[in-house]
Amino acid sequence: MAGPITDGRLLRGEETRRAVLRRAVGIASVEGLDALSIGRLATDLGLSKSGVFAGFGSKEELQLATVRAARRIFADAVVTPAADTPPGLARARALCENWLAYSRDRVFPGGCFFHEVTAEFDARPGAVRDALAGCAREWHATVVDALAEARTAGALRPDTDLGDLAFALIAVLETANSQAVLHEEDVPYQRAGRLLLRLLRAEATDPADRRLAPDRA
Amino acid sequence: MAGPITDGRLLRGEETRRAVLRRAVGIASVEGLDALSIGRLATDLGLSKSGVFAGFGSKEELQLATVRAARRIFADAVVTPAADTPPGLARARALCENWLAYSRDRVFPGGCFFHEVTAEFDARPGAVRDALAGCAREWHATVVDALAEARTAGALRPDTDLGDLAFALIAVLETANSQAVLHEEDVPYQRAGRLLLRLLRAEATDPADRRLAPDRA
DNA sequence: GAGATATTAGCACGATCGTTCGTGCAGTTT
DNA sequence: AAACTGCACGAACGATCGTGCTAATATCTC
Repeated sequence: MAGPITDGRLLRGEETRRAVLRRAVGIASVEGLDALSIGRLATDLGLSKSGVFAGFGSKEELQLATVRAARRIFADAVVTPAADTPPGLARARALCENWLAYSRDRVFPGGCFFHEVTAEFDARPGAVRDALAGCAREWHATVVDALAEARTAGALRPDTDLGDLAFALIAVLETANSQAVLHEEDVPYQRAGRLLLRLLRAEATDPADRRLAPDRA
Repeated sequence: MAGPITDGRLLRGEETRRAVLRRAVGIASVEGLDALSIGRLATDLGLSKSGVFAGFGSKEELQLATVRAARRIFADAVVTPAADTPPGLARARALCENWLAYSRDRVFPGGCFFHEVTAEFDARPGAVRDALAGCAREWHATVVDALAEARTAGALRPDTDLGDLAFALIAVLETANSQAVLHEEDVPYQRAGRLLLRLLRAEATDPADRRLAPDRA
């Protein structure tokens, strides 16, 4: 039955772990998972080094927990809100818009957490790389699923290559984040907004589809 | 006058610096510029730590020299060979094809050096970030210039937004590299090849332009 | 040849890294 | 109240980090 934990000791342990991870995702989004040092986290949070260490057991486990925490934050900011939008083309567009806002609003201080960290680990075998690859596949599948619903509903051309289209959309999003962070300017987000619509319109059965109209406040 | 250096002492110094940088760009493309440690480079190359250090004067100068070395390797692999192709649309396509080959052939063992390292430093102010931002602008301008020549020659529609088009092309290239390295598969490169042609064709005055034909051996 | 100059080696420094260990304290269970 | 559980602390470990010194070793100038 052990639903919610009531043991005060475990509760406090989880609370400090959450505090550590809140800080960890911020640091990692700016400087990477390697720059996550246990001593630094301890100092920043007013804890002891061994206290932080004990909560995770190893550096790699801390890194993996940080990835999981970031995954949840990403899902809450981008994927979950899109569920309010009806399935299909409109939801696909909502995913893209949410993603741009997620990057632009710096949900993570260094821009997209996964852009930073995946580039860091993509060529290094190990558990961290595997976890990040899983997140990437998951996000890719989320976009493909939304596009598939749109195609089934007849909003996208039947011969649309969903994998290619999702790839293109993600490419535009990721590059907007990268350039915006690097050059500290807003232009990349504007380019991305235009290009996303073009990509979707090019595959839409009705290019004037209301579900592709730019947001007008 | 002082054209080529003849002083044997300086020559030997530059030679070891080159050896260090050759190793450094490889390490950095896989693990990042932070993972570049002076002691590790010394051990790998059979040199003394202070010997390596003396060649650069500081860790940051080593990082900057590594970026400059990578920039030259990139230019030699991607930009310079494209000069053999006539200016305009064909050259723009050559730049993209060369870039894909540069990533696919692992000119740097970790894939695109700049993808790895820019993600690492894009949110950290400093000389390294500035140098990387310069490289990014340079590459972006190279693509825009090629597209501008194509438009001037009438191969692209007059109302083409060159900045947006260059952004889209670069987005496709960068994402192909990222996904191919992360998942260790070839599919992203195939997607990229198709998408690059689609993007260019959509803006071309003659979509059947010979200069946009896929390479057929 | 001698003397100047530039590269490399050897050694030591303070700092920080991840990790281990023993201890004390807060909360739970009996 | 006693016994037990789990978190956090402080101290210490070996290793490695970047960075200074000094001395030895090449190479050039004269």
